[in-house]
Amino acid sequence: MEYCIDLEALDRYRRAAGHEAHVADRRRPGRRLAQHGFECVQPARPALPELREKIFEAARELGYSGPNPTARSLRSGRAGAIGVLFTTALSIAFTDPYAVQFLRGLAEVAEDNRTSLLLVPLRDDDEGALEAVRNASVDGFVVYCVPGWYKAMEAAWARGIPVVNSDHFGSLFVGIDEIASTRAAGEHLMRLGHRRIAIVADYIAPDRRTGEVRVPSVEGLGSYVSRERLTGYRDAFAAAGLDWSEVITISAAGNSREHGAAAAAHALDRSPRPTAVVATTDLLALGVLDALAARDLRPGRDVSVIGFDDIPDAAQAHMTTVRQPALDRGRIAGRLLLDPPDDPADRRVILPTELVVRASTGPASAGSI
Amino acid sequence: MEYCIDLEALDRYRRAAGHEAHVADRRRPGRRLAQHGFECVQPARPALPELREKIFEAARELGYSGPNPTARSLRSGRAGAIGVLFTTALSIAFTDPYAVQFLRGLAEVAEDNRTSLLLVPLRDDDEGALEAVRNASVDGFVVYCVPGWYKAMEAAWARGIPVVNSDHFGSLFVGIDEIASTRAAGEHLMRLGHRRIAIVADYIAPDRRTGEVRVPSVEGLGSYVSRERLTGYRDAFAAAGLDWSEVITISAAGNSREHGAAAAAHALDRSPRPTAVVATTDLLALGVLDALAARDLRPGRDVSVIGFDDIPDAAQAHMTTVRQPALDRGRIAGRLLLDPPDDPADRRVILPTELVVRASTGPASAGSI
DNA sequence: TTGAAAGCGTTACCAG
DNA sequence: CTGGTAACGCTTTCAA
Repeated sequence: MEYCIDLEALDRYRRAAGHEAHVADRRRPGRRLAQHGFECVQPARPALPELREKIFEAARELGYSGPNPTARSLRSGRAGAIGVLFTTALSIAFTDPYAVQFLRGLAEVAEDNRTSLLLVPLRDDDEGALEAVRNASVDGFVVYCVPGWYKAMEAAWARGIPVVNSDHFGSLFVGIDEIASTRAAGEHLMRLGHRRIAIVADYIAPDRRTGEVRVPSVEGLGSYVSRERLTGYRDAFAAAGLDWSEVITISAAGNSREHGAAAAAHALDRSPRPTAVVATTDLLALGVLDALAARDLRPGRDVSVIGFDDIPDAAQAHMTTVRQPALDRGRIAGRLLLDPPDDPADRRVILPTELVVRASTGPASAGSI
Repeated sequence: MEYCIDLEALDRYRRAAGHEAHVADRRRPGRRLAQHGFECVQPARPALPELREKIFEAARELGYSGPNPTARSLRSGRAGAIGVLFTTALSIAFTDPYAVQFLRGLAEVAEDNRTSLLLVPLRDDDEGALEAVRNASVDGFVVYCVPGWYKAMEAAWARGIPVVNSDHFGSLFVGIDEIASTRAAGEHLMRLGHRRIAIVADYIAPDRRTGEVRVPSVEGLGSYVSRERLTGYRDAFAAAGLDWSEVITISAAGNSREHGAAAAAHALDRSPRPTAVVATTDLLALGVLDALAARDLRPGRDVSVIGFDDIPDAAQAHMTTVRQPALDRGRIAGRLLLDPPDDPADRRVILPTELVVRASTGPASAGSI
């Protein structure tokens, strides 16, 4: 069992204790002096191993447990933590491999900068969440998929500390060209001749229900991710002469495989059945594949499916999707937060994406009804 | 867009600003006074809506962004955060459904007590990790599967704040009777007539490698979980006359499905093949099932498999396992930490477990070589 | 090189 | 009931 002594901190303490011993007489006479009284300790400089041990022992016995992190933070103005804001329940947030990758990149950069991550779940956008945001001892926030209308976002801005977003709110931003990404996916569908198309997305119904929902104005959607990704598809379809009103939009109650499958049912059980069902995330799209399997429909032949993210399971399921660099997104979010660039142009980072075509998409004519 | 004003905080600020206006003359003449100067603000008590708005406006314009959480923490002695110590990389930690459930329970209790979670990953047990532990502004630590020999654990104890463990270090403890749990599983195997048995566990080889390893003294293992669970199996086997030296122990490089499969290979490719392969976690055991599938071996007929935890995938795989209440474990860890009981007896909570027998275990004679 | 003191921004306490 | 002051424990600066 090897003890590790922070001599520097002990030295600081020795000086502080000495100081207090001196000022104690006019503040709380005697108390501190009796409690600590570090005068007997030798200067730490010659640092023989036995002396280290001795100092360590003394410090422990006197009840000193190292420099107080809170006081250090207050004085130095550095909290040493990044707040991570997210809406979904913890169990769901960490079910999404994309989210985990993002967090991993963020944690990596945080660790390199001697910074921890403070989880701030915004289950409901209520007073408790606002309080959590206001009370978080952090140097900044990284916002992970929180719609801009949340009052908690307002509270985060009000803190006057850096906030890194993945949507267009705020001055620090790391993301991708969502519209161009899904436009490429939409063009892929158009080239394959699809015309009856359903889109599964979350946060497009105000009440988070599962089911078909009319989205007359894509621009009006409050969720940045759903809005942009639907816009890309809409533009690609429009360029090929397919009007948005002909596209079936289905709300998923949340970003999970199960919700994706439930939402897909509303598309697949229609007649005529859509020849393609696309989703705004891979997790939802994997649910669509589950729904296909439950109906003995073949992906890419009977129904084409496209996801978004390119999580490992997507490759395993031979699913066509848009690949985005999740790890890098997390890393860059961390760097932007810890060291915000002066040039406004550098404060918004757009990362490249790539359409990965696999077996889940095929010509519309193949197995359609 | 509705603003939410924390009148109480603003009132505190008004008083603080007023205070500073008074003391400014002897500290930094004029500066603070000019910067804030809150004298014009009416008392907040009559609180007409317009007045709220006015105060809010004034505060924003003066650059006041709400009470400083760090200062509040220093003064109140409450950090408002629980540190979560874990060894594995973030991506792996959140791959384990058991870990996620545990965290969810913890987060639930934390949220109810207006407390956040600070993630403190201990990737290596190096100086950086020690620094992270020492610098964490937290009211206590919850230790999630960190072996007791870690220097970071030493640093956590030295902090002098509550530390909740799932092993026997420390005064606050929430866990299960690990030995009795696996003893029940071992007795189940004995009843089924198994005699050639392999055990897959992590943290049983000092170098974290995958492969067979001799464990002459189970008591000497540093990892609490592996030590206890192996002890339970050993005792059950011994009671049935099966000596520990005849049992094959295989080290897995980490707690993941892939590592479990890799470790299982070292058991399944032996001749004679073991009739049962048990693992210390469900994740490892699922890997064992993967390894069986890769060799066209039938679980419960050719080879019996037992896991531990009873995560959802275990039920789906019809796997025999020991069920433990992950969510409750997290909840109780949170409660113990935030409100440590005075009675030492109440500071150690043992939760019940249950052997869940499914199709992955069967008589040894059935399909053995 | 060593030591004293100011102040970070809050809350709690104690006079008036 | 209001308002002024001390103190939380550290770091930094300034003086000896």
